[in-house]
Amino acid sequence: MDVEQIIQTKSFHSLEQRTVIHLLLVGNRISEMVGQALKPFGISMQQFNVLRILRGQKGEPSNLNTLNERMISRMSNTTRLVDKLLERGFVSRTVCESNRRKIEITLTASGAEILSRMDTVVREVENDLMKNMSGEDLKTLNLLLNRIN
Amino acid sequence: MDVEQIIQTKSFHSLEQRTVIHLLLVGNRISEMVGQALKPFGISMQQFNVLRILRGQKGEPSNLNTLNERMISRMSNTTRLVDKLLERGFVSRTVCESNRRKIEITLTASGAEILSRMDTVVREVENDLMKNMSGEDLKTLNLLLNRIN
DNA sequence: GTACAATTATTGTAATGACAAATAAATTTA
DNA sequence: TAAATTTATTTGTCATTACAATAATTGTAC
Repeated sequence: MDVEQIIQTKSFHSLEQRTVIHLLLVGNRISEMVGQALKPFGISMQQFNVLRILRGQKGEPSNLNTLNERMISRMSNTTRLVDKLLERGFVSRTVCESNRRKIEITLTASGAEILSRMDTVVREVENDLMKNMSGEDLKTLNLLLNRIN
Repeated sequence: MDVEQIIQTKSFHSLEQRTVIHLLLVGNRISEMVGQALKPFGISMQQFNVLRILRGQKGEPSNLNTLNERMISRMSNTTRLVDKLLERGFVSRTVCESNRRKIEITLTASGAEILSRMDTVVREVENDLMKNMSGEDLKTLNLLLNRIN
């Protein structure tokens, strides 16, 4: 692997430091792979993420705040990110009746459709990235990741 | 933890998918923490990274290509990133004698100085992030990360 | 040596992200 | 109930990143 080589060229102060850098490199690697897979769709990873969150709502709308929390990204950008999805008709946006400060975002049929096509390719990437890991490995990895503050 | 909550609100298609998203969230979390720690120095994480790579060279210069490979970032940005470091006097830049296409970048004394001050705060962040992990946990985590393609 | 390809770095431009300030609606409080 | 505070979103601005095109140098084939 790419990351493995890079990690070997570095000298680390501690195992903690090595781990932190390793995690960052792996994160970058995943972003790169998934990003590439999404490119033919003209959708960024964050946009894809938002569409997936909306699908998870099963028809219920999300407001921007909720999207933002789940994305770990900045509100300011969430507005504009959703603008892009809106332009392409993948989501709809309405002012909340009961609280007009809130904006409700819902996945459209067209959004669901492109999302399901993207899912196929992204799953391939996910499986490919993890193809050397057993189910047990994956469970252990998730448990360990849970312990990070 | 932040990430733990987010991960719980999501429904996953597979353990592979869960792991990929978990890794991305953890990567973001780390970036955020380290980024915050570096903010008082007015240095971005990538800039910090480059300075660290240069220090690893022990006085030997690196060309942009090498920096680029170790950072997993785009060449175009490496040029401009180094420009910023140059402006602030943290690195020097000379054309390679033997191959004038190459640009050699070296850490200056001033760069080494700010780097050592940043190291202190970044190490604190690293240790804090990993404080619930035993040495054994960290080793296991690194081994598992090595298995990702 | 000249033509052509490959390597290394830079530049232009558009998209994305970070951060702070501004707006607008709702809620609390005095 | 007017004023202050909080909540939810938007906007402006600047830094960073991505992508494509270009320039300069070197290597190679003829």
